[in-house]
Amino acid sequence: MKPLSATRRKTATEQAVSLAQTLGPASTRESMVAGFAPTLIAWQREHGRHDLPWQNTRDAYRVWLSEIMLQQTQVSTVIPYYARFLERFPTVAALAAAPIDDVMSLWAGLGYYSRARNLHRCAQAVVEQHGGEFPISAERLAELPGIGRSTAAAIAAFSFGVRETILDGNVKRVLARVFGIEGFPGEKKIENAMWLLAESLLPPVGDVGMDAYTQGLMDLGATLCTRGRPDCARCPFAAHCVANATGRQRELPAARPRKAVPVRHTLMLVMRRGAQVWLQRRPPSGIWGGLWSLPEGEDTATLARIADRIGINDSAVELQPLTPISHTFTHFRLEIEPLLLDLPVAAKTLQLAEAEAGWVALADLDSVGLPAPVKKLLQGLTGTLL
DNA sequence: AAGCCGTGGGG
DNA sequence: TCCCCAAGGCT
Repeated sequence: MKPLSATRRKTATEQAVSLAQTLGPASTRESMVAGFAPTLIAWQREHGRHDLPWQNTRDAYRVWLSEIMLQQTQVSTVIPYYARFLERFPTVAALAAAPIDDVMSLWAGLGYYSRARNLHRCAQAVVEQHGGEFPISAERLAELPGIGRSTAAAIAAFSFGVRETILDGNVKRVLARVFGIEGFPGEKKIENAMWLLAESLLPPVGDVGMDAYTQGLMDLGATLCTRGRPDCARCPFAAHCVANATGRQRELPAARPRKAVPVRHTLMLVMRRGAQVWLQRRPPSGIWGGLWSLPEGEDTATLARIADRIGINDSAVELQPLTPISHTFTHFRLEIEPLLLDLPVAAKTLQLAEAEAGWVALADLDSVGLPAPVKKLLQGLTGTLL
């Protein structure tokens, strides 16, 4: 048995003290909690955003689609993708019936590709398990693939007026500043405290303003309480905000702890035959999961073996170095060295038999889902061809 | 719990 | 140029 001091649970008092320290000054909380929702709702109706493409509808399909796309992605980036998806898949049934490759190609460039696979799986679950209608409660919504607690609350609030709180990056930033919450919000303990606080701030049961309230949380963080230069002069909570009162807008919320970004290297084989290039599908999980990309290897000998397997037996062929590409991910940097292998148009190679690899016309690159840097690389290739 | 998972824009 | 991270979820 471990020493008691190392494993004993905190007493109720210690927990209360800990929570209070996490949540900041009690005086601010007490004076703020009751007035928070009505103030926010009034501000949103007067100064919030009302004309985003996914607003002014209670169609849960549209709300859901936008919320998934907006996960860790800014509004301006999402807008064109949202329009293309809605045009191609007007209903959840249309999306559910589509081939996954169509979904992936439309998602290409948006990032976090597991979202696209979960989007497709979720659409199929809604059709097959819920009769084509999204469930109304946040709890049921959160059981679907790709929908977590915050996204479920957003969908439920916007589509059905359900009283559940979101907790996204905007809300975390607002709460950290207004209530003076210390610590990195990505840390479980801090996040749990923020969920409790966010729940305590909800409008009263029966309030009809859940859509304006939820949108207000997002709008406040996105338009006023921004990361860089918060516009406190226009903020409805300025008079009660801990960060504003203490000039600590830059310090709250606490930044993510630093960690070194590892660097990985790879060679990419750009095998060109006339106006076609050889592509292969990546594994369903991991970086660029489910997208199409170029064959990779650690050295030229590996790439030569790959080319040989596809059908090139002339050892005299030259791999021509192209301009290296540096691509930064969330948790590492990838140094790409592209090597061009130009084949005669008449060269015999494997047929486009399998669905996992084959020749693709440079003119058709938009029809397959390509990683952003690969697409850029191949578009440059198209340029040199003209 | 902490690491994995993209891309683009702002400072 | 480099750092930070955005309407997070999954494992």
